[in-house]
Parts: sequence; structure tokens; C-alpha cells
Amino acid sequence: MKDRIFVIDGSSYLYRAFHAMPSLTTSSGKPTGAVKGVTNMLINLKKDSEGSPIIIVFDAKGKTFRNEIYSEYKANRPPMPEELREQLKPVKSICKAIGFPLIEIEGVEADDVISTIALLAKKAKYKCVISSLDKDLMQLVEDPHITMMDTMKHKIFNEEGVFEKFGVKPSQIRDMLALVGDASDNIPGIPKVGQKTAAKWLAEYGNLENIKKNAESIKGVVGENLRNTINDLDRNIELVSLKQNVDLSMKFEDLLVFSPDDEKLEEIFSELEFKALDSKKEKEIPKEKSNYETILDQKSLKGWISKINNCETFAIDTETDSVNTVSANLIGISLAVTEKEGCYIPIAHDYEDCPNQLGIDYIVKNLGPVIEKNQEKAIGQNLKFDIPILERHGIKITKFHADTMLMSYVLNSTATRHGMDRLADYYLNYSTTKYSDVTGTASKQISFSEVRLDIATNYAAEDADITLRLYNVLKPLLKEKPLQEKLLHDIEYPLVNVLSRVEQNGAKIDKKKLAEHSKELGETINDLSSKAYKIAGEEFNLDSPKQLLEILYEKQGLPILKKTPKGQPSTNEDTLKRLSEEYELPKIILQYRTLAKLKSTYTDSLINIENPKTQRIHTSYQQAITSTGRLSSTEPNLQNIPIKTAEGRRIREAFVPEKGNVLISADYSQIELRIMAHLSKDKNLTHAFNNNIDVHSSTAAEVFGVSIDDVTQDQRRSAKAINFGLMYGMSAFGLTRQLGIPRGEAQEYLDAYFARYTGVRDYMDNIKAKAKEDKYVETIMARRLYLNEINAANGLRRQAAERAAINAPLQGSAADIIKKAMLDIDDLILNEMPDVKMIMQVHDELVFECPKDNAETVMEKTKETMEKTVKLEIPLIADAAIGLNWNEAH
DNA sequence: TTTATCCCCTA
DNA sequence: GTAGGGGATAAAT
Repeated sequence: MKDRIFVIDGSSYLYRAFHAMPSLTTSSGKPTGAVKGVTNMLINLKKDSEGSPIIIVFDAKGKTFRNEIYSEYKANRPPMPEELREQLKPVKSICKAIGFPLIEIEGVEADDVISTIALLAKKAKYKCVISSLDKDLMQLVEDPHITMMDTMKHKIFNEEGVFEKFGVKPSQIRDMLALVGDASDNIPGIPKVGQKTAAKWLAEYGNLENIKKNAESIKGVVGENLRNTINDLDRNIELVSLKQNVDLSMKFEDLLVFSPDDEKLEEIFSELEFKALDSKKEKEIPKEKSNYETILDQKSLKGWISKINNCETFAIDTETDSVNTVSANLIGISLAVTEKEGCYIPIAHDYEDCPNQLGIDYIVKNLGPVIEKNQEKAIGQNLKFDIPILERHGIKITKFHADTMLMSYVLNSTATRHGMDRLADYYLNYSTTKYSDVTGTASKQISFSEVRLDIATNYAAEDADITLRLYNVLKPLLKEKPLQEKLLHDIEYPLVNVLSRVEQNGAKIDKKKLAEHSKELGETINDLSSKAYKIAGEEFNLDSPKQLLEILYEKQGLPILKKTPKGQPSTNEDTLKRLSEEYELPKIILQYRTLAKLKSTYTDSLINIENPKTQRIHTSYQQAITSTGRLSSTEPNLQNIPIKTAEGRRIREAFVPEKGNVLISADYSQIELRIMAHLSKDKNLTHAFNNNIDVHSSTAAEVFGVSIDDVTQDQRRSAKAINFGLMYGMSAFGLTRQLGIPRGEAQEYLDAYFARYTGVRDYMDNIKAKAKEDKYVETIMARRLYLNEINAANGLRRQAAERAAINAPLQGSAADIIKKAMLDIDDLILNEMPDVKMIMQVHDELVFECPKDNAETVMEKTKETMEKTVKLEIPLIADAAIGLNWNEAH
């Protein structure tokens, strides 16, 4: 044995990549997803092959000998989707340019070519690895010199591998295929005989000939089917057997030549707008030299002060020792005025031999006023972080020029994530120095104050420099989208300061109450664990789904009702609930889960996360995360505090005001459904909202054809499920699951709904059509969500995009509205009621803390502001309440 | 130590 | 069926 060669089944790569990849396109709309997928697979294989020859084989046009044997062969195969066909040429060009010999022979299927190459390889004493998952090709593995591999999953199929997958030996694959048939090739097998039966027969009789001989002794319907169609088997064998004598019109040695054309490859890549293929190559390109200055003396600071005073715009960034704005200490400030130039002003670096720095007092006194005076020229990346840090040192920024994170978010919320490292990569094709590169991670992590000044300068000044460069790239892109630019300036920018204040305000929690609750939970959890162990007959980790499924399904033998996406028997709530009807253990697990969740995620962690300095908890609102325009909340997430169960609501009782204060909560009533009425102008829906009629009852009356006074609880519940489901783009199937009713009944409900709510029906149809046309949908404030997969060939992906197209304008418009309400109320607070604090936003709810004396007035004003902040076709209603804890106020 | 999986909390 | 964050375990590194 000399070496090995790899043979790629090109068509199988192509289809696999097509279905696995999202629908990427170039800026001009040319589809590239499959090309990219294939390219990645090729590059991976090239790495794995360690220099062995690689040959790639494609199917070619033309009828083959199989069509002569059987005219229906592959007759039902759908034509290649247009989106994929367009990508065929570039894929082949890339294969050639990478340097692999590419073979396609008219009138010969790729499988036969591959089979022939495998034989030639054997004769030349090469091992042959076929990169494909094609069942037909598996027959070749009977030869020990030939193996197959799954490139994506790095799985090798030798004789054992084949047996594991199909239950037959490679030498029996032909017989199995003949028995089972192949739907995709339109080869009919024996009716009712699938892989299992075929494997059973082959295990018993060894081969097809023996099965035929013993056909009489096979019982049952399948035996009868076998005898009825036994004459097809010879033909099937011919169809599934691979030829090994194809004329390749070239010598085997010529197949081993590797002839890359890097220039051509780069050309194709740039046409397809791919980034450099070889990450190694990219790294070898030296960064363009930038000029970064460390500011340690008064004179050089003065130089930068005059630069700031005289520039049009400047970028600013702060360096701190924490990502938490409440506890972060200011370590330094960096500035940039022109690209590739920047400075870093160290303030609190502290390590052995650290040079003397100018000091915080000097900086605040001399640079502070300059920043404040020029703030409307300031550009930052996530200024919500920098603003409170600077403010703690008396440098107040209330109005800035731009925030590159938000620019990117408003341009396209999903094209990339919007952290600076990602933006630099995406918009500048520039790889930044990472924070962890200079501070290290985990146990080896040092504070930024301990980072040497030269290293810190390179990192920090680069941040300001890159921010400026990003601004210069993003600015013209936004100019082309005036409505989105308006959204940025009217909503997102002003919201930065508001969110910053909400975060700094924080919320007070009753730690004692939480600790008590936590203790109680702990005790009950212990009891439940003991009970569970007793029933199980052993101790195990109740938090481990893996251990749990062993106990439930293997040791206790409970029926498996559902599996997880990865094929493991599921132990989720839904499954356990059903099992609880008959068994005790699942019931206990469910109780355990509920309480354990409350303890670990809420009572314990809220206590832990309280800021020792302020004795309050300060979440961080992410303004550039969601695709739809909503905020999200982290560390802690205050947007998922329990409410549905009584036990859960006890957690809300621990959110309290300072002494003498109260909490006020105001939430929009049915805001997304109202927006649906507004956008669709549906007569029935609009009528309900305009006349203050309970919308779910009204829907129930329409759908079930009864008077609104006669609507039963059950009918209202069903109508509510329909109303919510519609906003998520749900189908009859989903409604079936939600209501536990037969599919036909669910469909009847939906039909009845759309017959009565034609405006909604038309709106849904129109928004989908518009999404397909434009590749995006918009909210009432022109926030865009791009839907790359709205025309995807993959049905599941396309349908998911369609649902997003329906939901995003509803969810996103609601987000727009509450954001605007927050701005209005913030104005109100600044101008009229300075003792009120906005402390939380939970998507459609705002929570305030204020002295109890004027609480009624504050409540009325906030409610009114929320309701008046935008004018829609229907009224907006906010429900508000006052309380001594969040549960009471809600 | 990081990453993936499963589960579960919210609007 | 939409949009999120996060805890615990177990596997990969």
C-alpha cells in the first residue's frame, strides 16, 4: 500500500451544503449559500487529507444505461431548485481553482465514475476514501481498501460502520437496496419491506438468491408481497450495482495531480463576496501600522485637548476593570480624531515600575470640560457603558454625536452581532486586539490597571481608532436609509441616557424575604429529593436529565413518550406531566424542578447579585441584541421574573421600594394585538378595541358564532389561543397542540376566524408577499428586520422566516412604542417629577419608584403618557397600579 | 476552562 | 408558532 486518495461525490456535497447553509446572497442578490458550504467542506477535507490526492466527481447530463433497463429510473426526481442551479458553475470553478481534478462524464452517473476510480486506485495500490453518504456507494466498502466518510461529522464507514448503520454487511448492500428499493431514484422495492425486514432476511438467508429460493417459507403479508414482486428483483440488482469499467478518458496518474490557481480562486471569492478562505493567510497580512500615543504629561494632553476642540468629530472610549457599570473603576480614557491615530490617557494603572500618570483630578479638571463642551461631536461604541463611568467623575455626557453599536443595529439588526470586535471584522475586515488578549482570562486574569502601559495603549487607542473608522464606514450607509437614521436619532440615541439612568437607579430587593424563601425552598427540595430517591431505589442527581432518563426509562421502565431533538428520551415538563397521570416519580420531579428553578435562578442569585455599594440590583439592558427591536436584560435578567404561579409571585414580593416610597407598575394592555388591529385595519378587531370590548371574548363570539354575552370560558380560552397563535404565525397544527383538539377542529377554528377577520387575513398575506419581495419587514417606526431566508429552498427555514415576518412588525412596533414612552416619561421625570425613578422595563411594562405622597399623580401621568405617546387607529391602554412590592403593584 | 445540551422562566 | 436569558450537567479542550 502506497498511500490513499480521496474521491468526493460532488453532487452530494452540493445538496448537503444547500440544505445545511442559510440562504446567503451577494449584495446583488446572487445566491451563495451552497457555494460557501461546499467550499468549507472542501477546505476541511483538504486539511484532513494531509496532502493525499483529492478527486471530485459530478453527475453529468444525459440518460444512462439504467434508463434503458428501467424507463422510470429517477423519473420522479424534482428538478434542481433554481437557487441551487445558479450555484453549480461557481462551485465547479472553485473546485478547479483549489486544484482538484474534476470529472463529469456525460451519460454516466457519478456513482459509477467513483466506483471505477476506486477500482483503479486499488490496482495502483492506493487506499480509497469516498467522501459521500450515498447508500449505493456503501456497497464498495466490501473491499477493505475502500472506506467512506462523512465529511461534516468526521465519521468513517468501514465494514463495521456500514453494519452499524444498515444492519447488513457491505457485500449485502446491493441485495438490501434491491429488496427495499429507493424512493429518490424511483426504484420500487418489495412492498412493506424496509431496511429492518431486509436486514432480517439477509441475516437469515445470507443473500438475495437464497431469499428468492426460500420465498415460499416467508410468512405474512411481506412474504406474499415478496412472491408477487419477485421478478423485479433481478432488474433492481442491475439498477443498484455500480459499474467499474467506465471510460474516464484519462490515465489514473493524471487524477493525482494537484494544480491550484490561487489568483483565479481569489477572483472568484471576491466576485462572490467571500472573505479570504485561508484564515492563516489572513493572519499573515500585517496590520497597517497605526500611530498610538500614551499621554503621560501635561503638554501632550494639551495637544489632544486642542485636537478635540478643533475637530469635527472624535471617538472616545473608557477603559475600566469591570463590565459592570456600577462597580467599574475608570482606568484610562482613549481618544481618536483621525483614522489610524489615537491616544490613551492612563489614569489608574498600578503595577511595579508603572510610570507616573497625570492623575484623575488633573484629567477631570482639564480634559473633563473639554469632553463636555465637545460632547455633541463625540462618537462611541456602546456609550451606555462609558456615560455612567465618566459621570461618576463629574464628566457628564447627555448628548453625543453617534454610537457605532446602535448605528450597526439600526442598519441591520441581524447581519452581525454589534460588539466592536465583530463590527471591526464585519465592516472593516479588521481583527482587533481582544480585551482578554491583554488581561488574560479566568484564574490568570489581571485587572486592566495591571496591564503595562504600552500594551494598554495599543489596545485602548485601537478601540477609539476603530470606533472612528466604523463611524466613517457606517455613516454613508445610514445616509441611504433616512427613515432608519431618523429612528436612530429619535429613539435609540436618546434612549441611551434613559437606559443608563434606569440601570443606575437599580431596584431594591428585600434580601431577608428572599433568604427566607430560599431556605423554605431548600427544605422542600430536600424532602422531594428524598422521596424521589426512595421511589427510584437509589440516589441520583435530579438536576441531570441524563441520570433522570436512566432512572425513569431504563430502570423504572416508564414509556418513552417523546424524544429530544438529539434523540434522547425527553424528560421535559410536558412529558413528565403526562407520565404523572400514572406514575408518582415524574410528579415529584416536576415539583422539584419548579422549586429548584426558583431557588437557583431567582432567590439565590438575586441575593448574590445585589450591589454591595448601592444595596440594589442593577441589570444591564442590551440595546442591540434582539432582531425585532426589543431590549433584553442581563445580569440579572429582570425580564423573566416569575409571575404565573403563586410560589413564583413570592419572588415579585421581594422587589420593594425604599422606606416612604411605593412602586408603580404600568403595562400596555394587549399592545401587540392592538398593533395588529392598527396595521391590518381589520374591521372586527378595530371595532372591539375602539369600543373597549374584551378582545378574546369578541373573537370567541365571532369564531363560534354566538352572542358575546353567551361566550363560555372555554370558548374565550380557545379564542385567546387563536389570537396569540396568529401573532406568532401559527398553523392549525400549532393550535391543535395548544388546545388539545383534533387537527380538523383547529383548522375549522382558523377558517372561521379568517372568514370573520378578513382584514387580518389580508394583512398576513400581504406582509408575507412584501417580505418575499423586499427581503425585510418594518415596524411602525421603520425599524427593519431583514429576512434572509424568506425565499429559502428549505421549506422549514422558509416557513420560520414567514412566521418571523408576521411577528416582527407586531413585536417590533410594540418595542418602538414603549421606547418612545420611556423617552417621554423620562422627560416628564426630569422636568416635572424629579423624585420619580424609572427602575425596570419588561417589554410592555414600566416600573417606577416614587414617594408615596404623590404616587397617584405620578401613576396618572405615566399612564397618560404611555397611552398618548403614539396615535394609532385604535386607542392604546395602559393599566397601572401602586403597591408596596412588585406583585402588589402589578 | 470552554462549549453544547437540556430544561424552564418572561413578554 | 415569535422574541429573549440563564442554571446545571456533561463532554470537549
